[in-house]
Amino acid sequence: MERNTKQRDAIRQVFEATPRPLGPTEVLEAGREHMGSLGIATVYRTINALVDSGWLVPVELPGEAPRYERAGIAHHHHFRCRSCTRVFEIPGCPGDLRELTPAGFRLESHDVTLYGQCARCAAA
Amino acid sequence: MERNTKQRDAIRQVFEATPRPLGPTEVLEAGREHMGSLGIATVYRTINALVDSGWLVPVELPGEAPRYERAGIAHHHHFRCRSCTRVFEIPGCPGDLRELTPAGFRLESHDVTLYGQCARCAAA
DNA sequence: GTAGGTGCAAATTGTTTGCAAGTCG
DNA sequence: CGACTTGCAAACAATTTGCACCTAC
Repeated sequence: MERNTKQRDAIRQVFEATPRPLGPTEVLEAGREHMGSLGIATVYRTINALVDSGWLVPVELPGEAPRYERAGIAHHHHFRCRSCTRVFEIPGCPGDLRELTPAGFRLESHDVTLYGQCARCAAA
Repeated sequence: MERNTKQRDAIRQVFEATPRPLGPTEVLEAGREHMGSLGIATVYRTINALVDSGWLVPVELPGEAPRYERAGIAHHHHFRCRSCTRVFEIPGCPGDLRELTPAGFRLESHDVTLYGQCARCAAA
């Protein structure tokens, strides 16, 4: 990530303009609106570099392809609506998960994903 | 799943003998100890058939290929070792995750995944 | 000018499918 | 026997990498 190219500008713009996590293909399509020619390999390489540099963080949900969003959000988890498939961020965290850890195991981090109906789908 | 072949017996034996979720490659390697020749395509076909029949359930961890375990075990979660990449079952559950659920949302189920070092890798 | 970056295509990895040969019932 | 299964290899899909050309600095 030493040079500032128009491809990278376009990719960063896409993430700055979109309020939800994006997958590589979505970035490719949105990026091509900013600049005509953009290769999928460049998107993958740039995303990986932006993750390494800490500008992006991966958002991985069970059974789904990874998506990426801008870094800087506080520790949080996700709620996935089974009806509309949208994913929401939830601020809380169960916290004391050490008690679940088997003896001799060392706990480093955790993921929590809730499933159900979002407010809009539950009301409908 | 109409016939009872030795390949299928071997694959079922692997799941019955192993107390943690297994991926297709792990099943292939363990199955070859029960019977010499076993093809990866057969493993995939048999796993998919066993899932359809309800004998196996998929265990999907964020950002990873699916693993499978026998259906019918009690509610539990998973611990993934960052060193050896094996996944273990952990009996506990944080319990009242309703407090994390945003207002108006209806919580139906949840996944919890812990990450760290398993006992063997932590000791090494 | 030159090292880093891009884009294409080939290579990798993981999973599914077509088909001839093998096997269960 | 005859249909279901297997195993190989080819087909796919997603992602990474090799390499010649290009471009920011």
